[in-house]
Amino acid sequence: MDAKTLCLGVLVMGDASGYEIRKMFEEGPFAHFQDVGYGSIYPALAKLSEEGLIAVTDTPGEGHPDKKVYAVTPAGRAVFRQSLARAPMQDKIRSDAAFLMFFAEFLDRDHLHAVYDDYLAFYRTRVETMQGLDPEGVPEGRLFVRGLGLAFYQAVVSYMTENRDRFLNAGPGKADAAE
Amino acid sequence: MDAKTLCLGVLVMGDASGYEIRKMFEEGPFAHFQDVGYGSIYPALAKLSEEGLIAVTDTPGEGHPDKKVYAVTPAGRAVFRQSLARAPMQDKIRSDAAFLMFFAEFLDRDHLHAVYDDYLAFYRTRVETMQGLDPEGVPEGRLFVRGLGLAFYQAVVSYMTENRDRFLNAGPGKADAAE
DNA sequence: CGCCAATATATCGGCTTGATATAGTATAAA
DNA sequence: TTTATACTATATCAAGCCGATATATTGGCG
Repeated sequence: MDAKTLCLGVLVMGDASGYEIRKMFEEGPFAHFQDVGYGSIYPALAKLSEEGLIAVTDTPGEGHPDKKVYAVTPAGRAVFRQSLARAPMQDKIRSDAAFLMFFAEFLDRDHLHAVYDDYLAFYRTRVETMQGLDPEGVPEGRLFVRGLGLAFYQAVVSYMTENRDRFLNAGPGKADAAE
Repeated sequence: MDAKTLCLGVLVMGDASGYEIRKMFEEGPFAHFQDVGYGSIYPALAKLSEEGLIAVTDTPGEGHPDKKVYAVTPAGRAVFRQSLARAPMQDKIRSDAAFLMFFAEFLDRDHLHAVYDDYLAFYRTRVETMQGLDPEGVPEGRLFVRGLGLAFYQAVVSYMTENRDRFLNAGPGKADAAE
C-alpha cells in the first residue's frame, strides 16, 4: 500500500493533520501492521491535494504551531475504495532480531542474552498495551484486525518464553573461533 | 539490516551466486523474516567486492548461463560479526491484507470473502511447507528461528479459522452508501 | 520445432526510510 | 528567572530499497 492510500485510509475515519496521521501508525490502530514516516506523508498529502482527493483547512494558533487539517473529498473516498479493491500484496515481515538470533553462534553470550530479553520484553509490553484498551462500538474490521495482531504477539511471547532456556543455554557452537 | 549484511549472512553459510542468494530470501530459511530483491543484491555484491569483503569466481557453462560465485573473505567475516553486534532495529510488519480487512465496510462481500480465503490458504500452505521439512543437525539459532516463524504462522491460521464466520457474516456496516 | 519454465545477471525510475532542520508551546526544575 | 526538556507541527534530503523489466541460455514437454 502506498503512502497516498494509507493517508486516505486515516482520513476516511476522520479529519487529521500530517502529524496526527503519523501518530496513527506510530501508536494508533495501524501500528502493528503498517508504517509510514513524515518523509512519505507530507509529499503524499501534497499530491492528494493537487489531485483534489483531499481538502486543506489552515488552523493557526490554538496552543500549538499552525496546523493543516485535511479532509477527504467524495472523489477521494471513491479512489480509496478503488485502491482497496485491488488484490493485496503479500505480507512482509522484517525482523533484524530474528536474523541476529539465526546467527546466534556468531554472537557472544551476553549480547545474545540482552537482545533476547529486550525483544521478549518489547512484545510482552505490546500484548499488555493492546489488552489494556478494549475497544467498543468499533466496526467489525477493526476488532478483527486488533485480534489478529494480538494473536500474533501472544504467539511470539509464548514461544520465546517456553524456549528461552533451551536456546540461550545451547552449546556455544563456535561459529569460527579463528580470525 | 542492509542488503550488504544480508548477503554476507548468506555467504558465511556457504558460497553462492546472486541468484542463489535471492532464493534464500524467496523460499529458503530467511523467507519468513527478511527480504531482498535483485535490485539490492547485485549492487551490494559489487560494493562488497570493492571493499574486499567477498571474492568472486567466474563459472561459465555447466548447464546454465555464466555464473558468478561469491565467497566471504576473513575481513568479510569480521565485518559481518560487527554488524550483528549492533542493536537490532524494531520488527516491522507490513500487511496490506490486514489494512484491507480493517476497512471491511468499504469492500463488497464477495471480494472480502475471496481476499480472506486466499490469505488464510496462503498461511496454511506456509505452515504445511515448514512442518514438512524437519531440519536436523543445524545450529540452534536456525532451529529456534524456524520454530518462531512456525509459531507465528500457526497463530494466524488458528485465529483466522476460528473467527472466519464471525467476521465475514458481520453486518454489512455500510461505510458510506452515498456517492 | 516451438513454447514455457527455470537459471542467471543486470539496470532503472519512483518511492520510502531515517535523519535532520526549524519553530512555537508547555511544564517543571535550577 | 532562566534553562532545559518534552511535545506539537511542518518540511526536506541523501541514500538506499522496491518492483518491474530487459536480456540470454539451457532443459523439458508435446
